[in-house]
Amino acid sequence: MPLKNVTIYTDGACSGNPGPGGWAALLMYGDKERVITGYEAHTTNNRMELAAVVESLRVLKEKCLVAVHTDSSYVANAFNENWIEGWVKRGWKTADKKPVKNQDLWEELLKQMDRHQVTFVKVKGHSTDEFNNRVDRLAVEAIKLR
Amino acid sequence: MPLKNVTIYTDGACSGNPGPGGWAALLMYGDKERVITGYEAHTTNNRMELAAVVESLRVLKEKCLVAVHTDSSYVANAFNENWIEGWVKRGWKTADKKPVKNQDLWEELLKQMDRHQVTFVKVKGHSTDEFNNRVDRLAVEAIKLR
RNA sequence: GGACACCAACUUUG
DNA sequence: CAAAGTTGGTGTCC
Repeated sequence: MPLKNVTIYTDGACSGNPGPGGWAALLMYGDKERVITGYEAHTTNNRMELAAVVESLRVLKEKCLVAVHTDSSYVANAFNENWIEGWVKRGWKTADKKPVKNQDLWEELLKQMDRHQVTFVKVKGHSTDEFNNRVDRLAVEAIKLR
Repeated sequence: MPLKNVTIYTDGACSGNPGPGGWAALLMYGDKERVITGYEAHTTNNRMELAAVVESLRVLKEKCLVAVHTDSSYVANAFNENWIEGWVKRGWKTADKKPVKNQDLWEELLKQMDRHQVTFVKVKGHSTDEFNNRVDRLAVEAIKLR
């Protein structure tokens, strides 16, 4: 039996950066849609972008074939440009030997990616992408609701 | 003999942005008032805000002590937040290294400010400020007259 | 030096 | 309701 094919759009927002932040993920499988969101009182834009991906993968109960769509090159390049390989090889140090930020989230993300077969798709922000615009609004909402 | 103390209110309008634009300036010296206005067929809101200031200073024949009132933080911050110092230092590049827009008008403004002693006062737009409301109406009129 | 986000502020409009 | 004209900053990496 083939893996379920899941499409995910994620986005993070952060009012002030750093400041109160929110994230949102839209999960699509067949004609089913599911939305999850989250909030944090003091965080950064990049942590929220990351958290959206981590939490969306954590939600999937069985192993899936996942296409994660994000407008964050911070997140997408980590895998598509293989940044993360270098980080792990150097013991979570950047190219200029400084500690990689948000290591906790990156490690949790790696754990989730072990459970699934994940591809990252970089999309342009604030553009004509309907789904990206939706999660963008949802992420901003997630802050305002508090 | 002390410098003449001139109070100036400026405003710009732009129908469409970009689009046809107008600007107006109200110059006050003692109990004398003078109004100048201008029109451009294709311009931006910020160019009109800038042009209003440039032209109002150009009108003054002798060196004056001038208080320019504008509702544009684009204009006011350039001097009150010292943006312009950074631009000149960086060779007319913005903080993220992109070319400063409207360099022609900024340079002409600097030239005029050399001739006078100018202070910028930021006022709130579309508010209770009688003089700001007047130049606002005059700037919009300057477009409609064409 | 490059890239992508996340914001902050003020206007100008539609 | 949404978008353009403009600037300043931080979060992160190569």
